[in-house]
Amino acid sequence: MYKTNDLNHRFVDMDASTTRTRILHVAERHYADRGFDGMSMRALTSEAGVNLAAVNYHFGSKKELLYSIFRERIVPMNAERLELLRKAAANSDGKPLALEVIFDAFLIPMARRATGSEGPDIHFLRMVGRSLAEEPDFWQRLYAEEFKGTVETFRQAIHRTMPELSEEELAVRFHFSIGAMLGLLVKHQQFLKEMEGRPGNRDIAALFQNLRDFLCAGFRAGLTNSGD
Amino acid sequence: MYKTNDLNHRFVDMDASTTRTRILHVAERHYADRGFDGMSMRALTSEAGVNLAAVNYHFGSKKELLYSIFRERIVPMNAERLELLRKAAANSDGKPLALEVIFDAFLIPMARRATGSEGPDIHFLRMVGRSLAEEPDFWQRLYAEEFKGTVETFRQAIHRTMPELSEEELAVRFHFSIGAMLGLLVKHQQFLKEMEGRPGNRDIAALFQNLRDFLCAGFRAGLTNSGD
DNA sequence: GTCTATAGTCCGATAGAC
DNA sequence: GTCTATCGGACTATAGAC
Repeated sequence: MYKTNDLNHRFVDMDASTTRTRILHVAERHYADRGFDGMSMRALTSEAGVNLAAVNYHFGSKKELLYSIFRERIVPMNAERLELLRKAAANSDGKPLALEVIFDAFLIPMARRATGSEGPDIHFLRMVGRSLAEEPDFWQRLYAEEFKGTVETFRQAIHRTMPELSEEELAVRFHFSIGAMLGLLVKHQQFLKEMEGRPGNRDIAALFQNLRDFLCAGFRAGLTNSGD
Repeated sequence: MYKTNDLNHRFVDMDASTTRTRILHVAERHYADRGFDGMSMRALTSEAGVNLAAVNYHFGSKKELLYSIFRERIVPMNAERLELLRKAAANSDGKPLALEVIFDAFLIPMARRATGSEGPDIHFLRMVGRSLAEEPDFWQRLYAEEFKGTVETFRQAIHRTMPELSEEELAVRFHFSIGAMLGLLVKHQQFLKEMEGRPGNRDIAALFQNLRDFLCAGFRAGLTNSGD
């Protein structure tokens, strides 16, 4: 068994002391800081305190290492999103959900992962943000595998809430929303630092609430008496 | 005279046949496609039909080449933005500008550069989008040099239009807007291709108008009777 | 100002001992 | 499963002829 990045290995060795997990955690930060071409397996393994050859032993290649990181982070986050949406729908008596509730279901699992300055999740959001600017081939395989279903479910939920919004308008506005989210993902640490100590200072949870309100208003642009 | 990337060389040799300009134009696309670490001076010079050593002769280094590209594109774009804002203010009898007018002044110079599938500007927008995810050191020097004044002028214009929005709220919403813009910058070609031939198909100018309306609505979130 | 040739460094991947 | 040692190739940058 040479390559071990198969499905059976998801979440089976999250003990932070294993070689495999040490690599995953350091790689996350290195990718967020430098991107795929900018990160070096030598620097990574050196900092993680593991041997250079361990990456190829455990993951097969640099690229497969990155795929593994994304899968192991994205799958539970999207599961959480769908579960929040499902619960909200279960409590709505079959009525369309308020736009705010839909966006909260999408944003809260993301915000939760950006809260607190410790923990391995802290670099994941910058990673996702960075990945959208990288080589389309690299990202699009991951997108097709892990994101498409979730995005489509949310798209349908919004459509039920705002049926007067054409399919194309909805797609465009969803696109803008993704951009605004990613801007926050990539820059949230830097942004919070800039606001630190200033009178209107706010934490990451407040920022995500601001984002939710901003996006909901954007979705309702040009429409009257709609969206709740 | 070894390094030639000084101010005197801005816009003096835009003749597409010179070695210096051929390098600039190809580098733009390569950076947009692969990022700083992913692009190679060998591949670039080979495709541009110039010698490998020409990059260091004309620009000094790979990094200085990138700085030159940004400066030579960003400076006229931001000048155009400020000019549009200035003209609008001159026609407003001293009254605050409508939010839509302010955003148009910011977005139209960008949209104009994304219109048409030919021309050297076509890759610039993807470049700007990509740069925000790159090494902060690299980007922040450029941001401080070339963007800060423009952003501050627009921030003040928005403040005059929406004085009830706190400084911090304005900063946060401006931040979200930048993210949404960049999302469109990075993905606009791919996005237009996806919508091609579908009933609600639209061109890049329409997309930027959609973006303007989306952002204006987002800025007005939670406020009543405001923003014009 | 353009070229060839190459210095010097770093890279991802792997063979093979243990 | 972890290690050393190294292969083969890519990179940026530059020296020096023309």
